[in-house]
Amino acid sequence: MSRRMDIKTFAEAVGVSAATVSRAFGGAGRISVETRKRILAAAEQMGYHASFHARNLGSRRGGSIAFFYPELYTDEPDYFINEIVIGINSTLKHDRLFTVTPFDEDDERLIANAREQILDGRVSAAIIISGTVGAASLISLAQKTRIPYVVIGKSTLNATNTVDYDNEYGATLAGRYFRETNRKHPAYISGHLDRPKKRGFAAGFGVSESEILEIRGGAGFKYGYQAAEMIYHHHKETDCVLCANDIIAIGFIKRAAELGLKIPENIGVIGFDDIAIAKNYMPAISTVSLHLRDLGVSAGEMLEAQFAGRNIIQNEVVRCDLIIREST
Amino acid sequence: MSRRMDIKTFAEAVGVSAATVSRAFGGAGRISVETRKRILAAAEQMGYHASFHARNLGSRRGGSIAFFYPELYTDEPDYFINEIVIGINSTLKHDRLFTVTPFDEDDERLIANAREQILDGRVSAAIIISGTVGAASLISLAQKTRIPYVVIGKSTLNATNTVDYDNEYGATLAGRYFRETNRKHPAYISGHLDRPKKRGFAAGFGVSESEILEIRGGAGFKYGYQAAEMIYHHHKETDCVLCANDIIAIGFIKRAAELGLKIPENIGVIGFDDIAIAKNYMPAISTVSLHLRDLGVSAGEMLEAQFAGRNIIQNEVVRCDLIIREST
DNA sequence: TTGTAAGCGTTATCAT
DNA sequence: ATGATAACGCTTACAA
Repeated sequence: MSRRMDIKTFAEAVGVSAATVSRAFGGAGRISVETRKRILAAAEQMGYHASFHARNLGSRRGGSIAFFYPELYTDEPDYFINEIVIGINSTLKHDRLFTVTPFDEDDERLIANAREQILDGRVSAAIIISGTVGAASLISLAQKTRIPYVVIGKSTLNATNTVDYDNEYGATLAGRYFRETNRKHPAYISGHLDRPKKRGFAAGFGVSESEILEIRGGAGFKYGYQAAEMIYHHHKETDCVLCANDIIAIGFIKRAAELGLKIPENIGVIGFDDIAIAKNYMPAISTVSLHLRDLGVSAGEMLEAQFAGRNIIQNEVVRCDLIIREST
Repeated sequence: MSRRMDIKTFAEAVGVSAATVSRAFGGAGRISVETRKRILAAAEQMGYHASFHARNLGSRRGGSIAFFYPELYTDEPDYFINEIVIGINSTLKHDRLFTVTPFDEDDERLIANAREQILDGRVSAAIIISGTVGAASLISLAQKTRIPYVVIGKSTLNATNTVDYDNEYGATLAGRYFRETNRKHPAYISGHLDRPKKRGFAAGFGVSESEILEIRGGAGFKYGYQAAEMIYHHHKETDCVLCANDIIAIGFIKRAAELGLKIPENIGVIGFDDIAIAKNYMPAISTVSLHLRDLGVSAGEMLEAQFAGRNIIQNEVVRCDLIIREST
């Protein structure tokens, strides 16, 4: 196998022209059922495979679908993203190549690389997680180059084709629940980019934002640990906590338990996202479900709709629910 | 932006030939520092980007690095794979496109799609998780097409460039530990493709394989649940369990606790893989660490070595350790 | 229905 | 160091 067989020599071997071979593969051009069958069989038998790059270059389209997401955790799996990917994957037609590319806010090269993928024609459609500067840059690039795209989350760039989730409302549910179950001293452990959660939490609890104890965290178990220690040592009165995501909640619960705090008796905790582990944790974690997979599914469908020409300019908001389990 | 600018019109605008422009980008050809700088600046300013497909076609190389893995969980994140991906990603040079593609053993189309990616030249190097028929097919394809590749796991195809992990030894450690801590009635909850684990477990415990109660499971929390119920109802004497992966262990512990079994007092449980959640679970899960990230790192390095021409034909075995935490 | 020939946008070869 | 020009392997009018 010194060199790949090209269409010409293959066509010759079969006894047809290159054009006919091309037609046999592309569903388009008119060709007799019989010749097509003959060519396909011969290709199978002789091991002919059209070159991906040549095919794309010749047809001046093609290219894969990319999922761009901000790399928040550099050193840990991103469970949030994973759930969304599952949803997207289950929707997209499997004959399309699907790539997932992180863009790091702090790494110029990564974001440049993501942009380049669109600019050089390798990516012909995109799903983009919004909320960062990098994302904004990619969205406006997608608009400029006129490729089909859908944004997950809010977009300031008056993007069409948006699948959004309502963090603030979800947090309101959490706040309300804590108030109704007679908790008195709320705390909020923040992650990245989620001011709306705090706002909703305060509203639901019926207080102003400034009355909520906020502990700044970030993505990762360890921030939950730190928050638990902070509360144990300096904010004993705290009796309920909303965590910006389930991973933080797990870290919090774990450390709190080690310190002798009882969950949910002493402190009720609610997480965010409802990743797979949440309901399998001990205690099972109460959480605001963003229905991440549905989010992925919607995004995928919205993209397919654009491919199909039905370029309906719509924005969708996936509902979110409070799921009460054992940690509250 | 009706159409992308091509190299010819760009070259004209800058006042050089297309060939010179090409040289300015490719690090190769000899070109004066000055012209290169001028061209690069102009490209930046005019927004010229070479077409990915044309570039690859012209240079008769290119293509991305693919990570092929068997899709075991169709409906859940695969934590095992995620950890490996993190390792690979941290190693690979970021200017190479890295795609991750599942091939499903039960879905002809998915595996055909994976093969096609290699055959049509889109993928020019691969990292393949071994252990399934699909994997074997991909490995032999990689060999036939002579692309650089590395296999993670054991390969029957006398593959070179293998990064292996020693499941059997890890399980031996687990068996031995249970014996030394005076457990008497071992059970093994299997996942996929891991007969060696059972063998090692029996050896470590000092009994024959047939003396180990085996409960057939699979990937996913629910198999852990089912196993716990099975043991609770039909195998009361069981006092220690090795689970084929951490997810199963979590499911097992969760359900066992619900049934009133105390972990580790009544039953000691050891998981496999040491995924991120293992040490953050309550109780923290004792597990056989496969050092998944190191595995990914090694695989990435081995591939880079092949690119660099140092095609050292070597096989590596990443050590594995038993990590004792709270579930034993 | 099939063949001929002109692109597609690069890189590589060979001059200069 | 730079410019012409021929590949690269396919698709797609345009003819037949």
